Amino acid sequence: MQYTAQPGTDREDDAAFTPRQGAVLEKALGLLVEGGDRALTTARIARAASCSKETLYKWFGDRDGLLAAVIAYQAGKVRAPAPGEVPDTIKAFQSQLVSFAHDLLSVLSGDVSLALNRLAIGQASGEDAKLGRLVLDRGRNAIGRRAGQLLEAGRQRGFIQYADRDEAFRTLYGLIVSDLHVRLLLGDRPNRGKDDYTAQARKSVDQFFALYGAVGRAPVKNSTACGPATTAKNRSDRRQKGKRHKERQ
Amino acid sequence: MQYTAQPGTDREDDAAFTPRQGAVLEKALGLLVEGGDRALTTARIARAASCSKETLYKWFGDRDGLLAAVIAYQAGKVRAPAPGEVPDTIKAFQSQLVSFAHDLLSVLSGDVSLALNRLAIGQASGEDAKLGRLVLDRGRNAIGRRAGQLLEAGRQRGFIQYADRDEAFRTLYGLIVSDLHVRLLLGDRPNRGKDDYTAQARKSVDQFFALYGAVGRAPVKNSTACGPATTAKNRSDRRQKGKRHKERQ
DNA sequence: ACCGAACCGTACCGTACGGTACGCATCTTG
DNA sequence: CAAGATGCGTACCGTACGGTACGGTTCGGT
Repeated sequence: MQYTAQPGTDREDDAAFTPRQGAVLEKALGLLVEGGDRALTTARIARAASCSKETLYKWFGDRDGLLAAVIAYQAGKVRAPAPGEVPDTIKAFQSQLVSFAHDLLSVLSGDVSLALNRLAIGQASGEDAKLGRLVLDRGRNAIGRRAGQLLEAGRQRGFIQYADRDEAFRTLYGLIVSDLHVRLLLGDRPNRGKDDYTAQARKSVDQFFALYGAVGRAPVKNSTACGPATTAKNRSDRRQKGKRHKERQ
Repeated sequence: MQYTAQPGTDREDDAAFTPRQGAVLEKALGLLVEGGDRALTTARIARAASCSKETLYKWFGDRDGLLAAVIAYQAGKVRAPAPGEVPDTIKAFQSQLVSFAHDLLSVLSGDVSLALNRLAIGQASGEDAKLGRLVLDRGRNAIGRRAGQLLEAGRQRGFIQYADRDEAFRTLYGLIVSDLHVRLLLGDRPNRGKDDYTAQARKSVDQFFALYGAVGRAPVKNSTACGPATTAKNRSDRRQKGKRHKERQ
C-alpha cells in the first residue's frame, strides 16, 4: 500500500505515484492486458519494469496492494473527461447523450478496461471483493456521476423527465450496454467496428428518449405513421398476481 | 440431476456424466461457490468428494477439462426450463415476459451462476476463452434462444413488432439486467430483496412494450428513431413507481 | 475362485509463485 | 568526500499446486 507523504497535505490522497512508480505500473498494466491474472506476477513485473521485487514490496507492500495500485493508477489516468457545457437545445442534449453512450461503449470494450474488470471479477469471489469495490467506485460510479449530472441538466431544461435519476440512468445504461460488457468479459468478440458503436449509441439514446423524453418536443425528426395509440391501458392494473414461478436452481 | 444415460440409450448425447461423476462435480461446484477459483484445486476436490486425484485426471484429463466439466454439468442441470405454452392474449404474453425477466434476474444473481461466470471471466483473459465460450453457449445463448422463441410468438400474434429479433432481445435484456450482472460479478451486494426482482421485471417489460409494443397502427419501420415519444406523456407509470413500502436506508 | 478393471488414499516430483535477504551501484545530502 | 538512502539484480526459502505413480481395496465378469 502506498502512503501519502503527509495525510492532510493533499485532498487527492490517491494517485500519488512517483513517475517511476507510474512507469512500473504501466508495465504491470501491459502484462495484465496481455496475459491476464496469471501473467501478473511480481517476478515478471520486476523483470519487465527493470526493478527489484524488493522495491515492489516496499512500494506496494503486498501483492494485493500491487493490484490495487494498478487499478488506482489506471483509474487516475482517465480522470474527468470533460464537465461538458450545459446543453441549451434538445439537439445538443441528445448529441451529448450519444457522445456519452459512444464513450461508454468504447471504454468498456477497451483492452485495459476488460483486463482490469477481469482481474477484479476473478479476485472478487469470496466476500472481500476489495478490488471489485475499487473498480466499482473508480470506474462505474464515476461514470455514473458524470452521466447523472448530464441527465439532471436535461431534466431541468425540460428535455426529459423522470422521478428517480438513478433509475433513469440505470435504464440508459442497460439500453446502451445490454449484455455487451459481459460478453466481452467472457471473451466473445462480437463484430468489432467503431461504426457499430455509434449506431448503437444513437439507437439506445433514441430508445431512452422514447421512454423518458418529455412531451411536446419531438425528440427525433417526425416520421409519419409512427404514432402509437394510448398504451396507458397496459399498465393500468397488474395487481392480480398469478403465481406461476417455477423455482429452479 | 440426470440419470445414468448410457451412451446411445438416451437422446442425451452431451454431458453424459456418471452419477459418481456428478457427485464429484457437485462437490467441486460447492468448493467453487464458496472459495472461488483458488479453492478449486484438484487436491481439495479429491478430498471433498472422497475420490482420488488420479481418478479426476482419468475422467477429465486436465484441470481445464475439469473446469469445463463443472460448467457443462451445471449447464446441463438447468436444461429446458419450460416449453412455454403459446400465449393467446397480450396479457398472457406480458405475463410470460415478466416471468422470464424474473427468472433471468434470479438466475443471474444466484451464487452458482456468479461463481461460474467469475471463473470463466477470470480464465478468459488472453485469447482462448474456452470456458467463456462454453458459458456463453450453454448459458447466455440458451436463454436467448428461449426468449427468442417467446418474442417470435408474441410478434406473430401481433403483440409486439420488430425488425430484428436479436436486436429486440438485446434491448429487452438490457432493460431487465442493466448493469446488475457486472455489479454482482464485481462483488457488489445491491440492497434489493427478491421482491424487487419482480418489480424490476415488471418495469422492464413495461418499458420493452413501450418500445416494441404493437399498438394497432403502422408498424415501426426501423425500430430506431421512431420512438413513441407521445406515449411517455399519458403513461401513468411514474405513479406506479411509488412503492407501498418505505425504502430502507 | 480367479482376474482384471475401476478406484481410493497417499506419497512423490517438478515447477512456479509470494515474500525476504544480501551485495553492489547510484543518488542525495551535509 | 563521507554517510546514508534508494533501488537494482540475484539468490534463497517455504509453500502450494498440477500432474504422476504405486500399493491396496472393492466389485463385476467368467
